[in-house]
Amino acid sequence: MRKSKAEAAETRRQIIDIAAQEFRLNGIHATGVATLMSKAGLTNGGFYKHFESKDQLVAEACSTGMAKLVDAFKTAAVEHDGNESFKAIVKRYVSMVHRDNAVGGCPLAGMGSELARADEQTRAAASQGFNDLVDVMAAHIGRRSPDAARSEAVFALAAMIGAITMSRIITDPDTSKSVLRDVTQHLNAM
Amino acid sequence: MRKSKAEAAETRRQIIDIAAQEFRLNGIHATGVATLMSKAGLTNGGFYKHFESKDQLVAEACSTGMAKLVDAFKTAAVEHDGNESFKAIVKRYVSMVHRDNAVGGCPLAGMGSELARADEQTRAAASQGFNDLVDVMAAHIGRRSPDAARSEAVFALAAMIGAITMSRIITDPDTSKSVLRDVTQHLNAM
DNA sequence: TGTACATCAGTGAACGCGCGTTCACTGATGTAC
DNA sequence: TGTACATCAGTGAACGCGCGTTCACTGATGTAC
Repeated sequence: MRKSKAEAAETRRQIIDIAAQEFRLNGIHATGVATLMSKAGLTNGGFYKHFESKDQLVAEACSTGMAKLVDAFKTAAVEHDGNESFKAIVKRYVSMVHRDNAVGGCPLAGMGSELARADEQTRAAASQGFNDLVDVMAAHIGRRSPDAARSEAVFALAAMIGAITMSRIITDPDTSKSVLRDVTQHLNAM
Repeated sequence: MRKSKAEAAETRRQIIDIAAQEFRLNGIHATGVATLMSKAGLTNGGFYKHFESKDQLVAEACSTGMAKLVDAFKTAAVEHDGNESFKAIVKRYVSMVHRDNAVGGCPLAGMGSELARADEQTRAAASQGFNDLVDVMAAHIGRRSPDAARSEAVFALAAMIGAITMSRIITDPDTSKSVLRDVTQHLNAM
């Protein structure tokens, strides 16, 4: 039954990826270890050959989820020049596509209130990701001082996270859309 | 064992209040019906004499939690005149006191990502609350058109919700504080 | 290079536990006469 | 106003279920000689 080191490492990576998706879609609490393992084509018992606890997986899933989002921000920015790159990031994030696809979306928006109650390790991973996102955005904001750019990026990102969270909660489709529109407009006008 | 109608109504109100607190503090999923009832000085079985299901309680707790926040916004606004009333709302919401007291705080910040996965009834209650908050804020934003004021209020509230959520996640105390500071500054400068 | 053995990835049943919900019961409240 | 009875708020045990975690086991991989 034993698998090679390479296979085991791949399995581990796969569990983390599936977890990152399920946690964002259904929530951390609502996603069980057995479900996760079965989605990875394994049985529940093997989980603890890869992770010390579910909490550890949560931290790692949060970490890789954030890293992928940071990359997506960089990609969105690179595809456009100077002034437009900030708008490109906002457009991608504050979108109906993002709202309707929590699976591959932002962990901070998908599991925000659960992360606030998570352990130190997980919150540290989320914090790191938040800072990285802010850095990428600040680099694409034209301001006299780097401090002013960073402060503005923090403000913008908070609004973006709040916008996606609210747009997912709001029942009326028009109101949900208008939240995304309003936030996008004000961020673009900054 | 039967209690009078007045007593029963009071019990019901108490269960909702306790639920509203616990859901914001520990999350909806993590708060059990039995725990809730025991905090209300009752046993679990009696729960279904007051509510059809836990989901129904979640919706009602969300509704009353939002209603109280709307009142708090109005109070904060009334205590200050004209231009300052908007700033007063922001100051109260985007504060370390709010960050550290989820129990009595904003349901949208305290259970945001869980609300996004809640049933129609609960999300409708949250939506109603969000709209009410926006209305109060818009009334205290000096803008040519009501539409512009409303759009600005939506943007501001999204940023406020995102700010509190992130400040609760972030591990480093200074960074957490600076998120609140940055968002407050930019909102005041609007 | 070939053999003997230790390692350990993965299995699947089992652990105790808390979940949301149901149910037969109790006895004070509310109501009909 | 007083009596007889129906109502129903609250009790507490029990339901099936899924949770995170543990464990003895299997057998291919990795390693030491």
